Amino acid sequence: MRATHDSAEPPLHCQFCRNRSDSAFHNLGTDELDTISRLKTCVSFRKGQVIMHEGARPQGVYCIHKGKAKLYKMGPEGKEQIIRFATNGDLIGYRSILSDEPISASITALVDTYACYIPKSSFFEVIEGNPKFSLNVLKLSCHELGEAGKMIASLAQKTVRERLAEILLILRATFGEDEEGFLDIKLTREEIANMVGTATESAIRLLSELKEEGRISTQGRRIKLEDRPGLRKIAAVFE
Amino acid sequence: MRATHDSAEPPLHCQFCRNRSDSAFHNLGTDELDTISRLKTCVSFRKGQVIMHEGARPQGVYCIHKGKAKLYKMGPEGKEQIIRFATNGDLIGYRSILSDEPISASITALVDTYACYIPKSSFFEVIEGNPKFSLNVLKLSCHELGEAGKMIASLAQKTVRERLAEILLILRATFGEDEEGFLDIKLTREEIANMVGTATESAIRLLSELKEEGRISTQGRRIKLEDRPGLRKIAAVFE
DNA sequence: CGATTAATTGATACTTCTCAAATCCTGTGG
DNA sequence: CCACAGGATTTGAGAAGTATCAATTAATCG
Repeated sequence: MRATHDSAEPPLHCQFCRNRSDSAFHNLGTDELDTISRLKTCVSFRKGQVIMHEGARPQGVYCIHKGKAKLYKMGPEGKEQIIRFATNGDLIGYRSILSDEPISASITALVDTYACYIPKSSFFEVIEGNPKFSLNVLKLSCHELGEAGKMIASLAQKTVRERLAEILLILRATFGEDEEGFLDIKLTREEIANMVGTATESAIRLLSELKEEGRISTQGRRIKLEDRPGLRKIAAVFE
Repeated sequence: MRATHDSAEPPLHCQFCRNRSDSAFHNLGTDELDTISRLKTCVSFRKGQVIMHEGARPQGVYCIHKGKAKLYKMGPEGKEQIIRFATNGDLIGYRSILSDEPISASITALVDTYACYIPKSSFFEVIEGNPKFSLNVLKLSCHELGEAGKMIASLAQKTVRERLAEILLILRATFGEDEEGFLDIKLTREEIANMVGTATESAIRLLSELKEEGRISTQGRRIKLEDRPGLRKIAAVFE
């Protein structure tokens, strides 16, 4: 079956991947990219499909070529807590493999997603044989550790309203906007609530509040940030 | 000035450090340890002294030889959010250096603390020249990333009571118990609240509740876990 | 286009925070 | 070593913020 959008599928060789410059592979040499290109395989996931399952032992990592996914942990009554999102160029599954622990968060595709799969053994081979790549991944995980710290402080100290504003800004930074200025990601109200860490109804009420204040506008699941400075002010209680 | 407790001060050579086996330096060769030993210097911090300051650019990392410290972010009205603790053998400051970002959390000594300081340049030298060490640090940061994820889910989904029980168990896992069975760490109620992410009064109230239920007992700032299975049951709503 | 799921709103209950006041304890200096 | 000042702990009362439950309307997807 032929893909509808050619650009959705990754090239055979990583060297020609358009995500390379913002990925962990950005400063590798041709020979190193050769190795990875030979080892990787391409996979695709339908919207809603689970890419990795919390508690499992992954056999490799994915580098997202084109798509969007959520990483989340399951709570007591099946309530998801979204930890972060991943999109083009992002590496997922590496945490579990490197720390040799079960997967700490399930990953589900939010839209049809194309990715490159690098088997565990190959990933280690490249990590161990290539200090530069290893350092890239190290930087990446240290950066994410910082983001996680911010999220911890937010959850502990900010109100739901403040966190909601923050999340909206994070969504924009992560996924950008479409031609019409809407956030380029469609989430259900429940998913927004699961990222903010609140009840769906609370998220809805506060979204309505922000709408009334003219800081955002919505059109079904599409959200447009109308007053980013205002949102930033609400969100940036500290930091 | 001569130290009161000789064992508090690290040895001149890392090879003889008693923390080595549980640190990121655990599987390094003699020559590699030589390098680090030559580059490191010993420092000490009094109880309450700030080791690193949020927002600053660290010039090196510390490996704690003997002591206890808290890592925390400052909230709006000066409320601290404790992200994690560090003790013997733990590496601190590495996240900021590796991700090339300002320090994300201040670090303050909870007791008199002795540490080895490794300047940034030396740290990079060892990281870059030694894949094994690099991988150790990578594993470390991936492990901490997993812990941070757990904390995010806890903060978002558990009640204060559940989180308090969880924190008590974490404190025990991190610092252990003294001869009398008390947690081997003395924190103010405020610090406990700052870890749980709640108001000091709430933490106090819930500690009293746990006391009445016979799950813990206290003696000033000393806390003894009397019923760990019970605490685990309260804490482990999910996971 | 119809069935199902999601979003919205209202009412109410519960959790947690804040403020205040009364001990208690800790660390310090004499 | 002891007394004391000042901070820490504790408890109560009331306010605020969120969650839950229920019912209605809107949107989405086959």
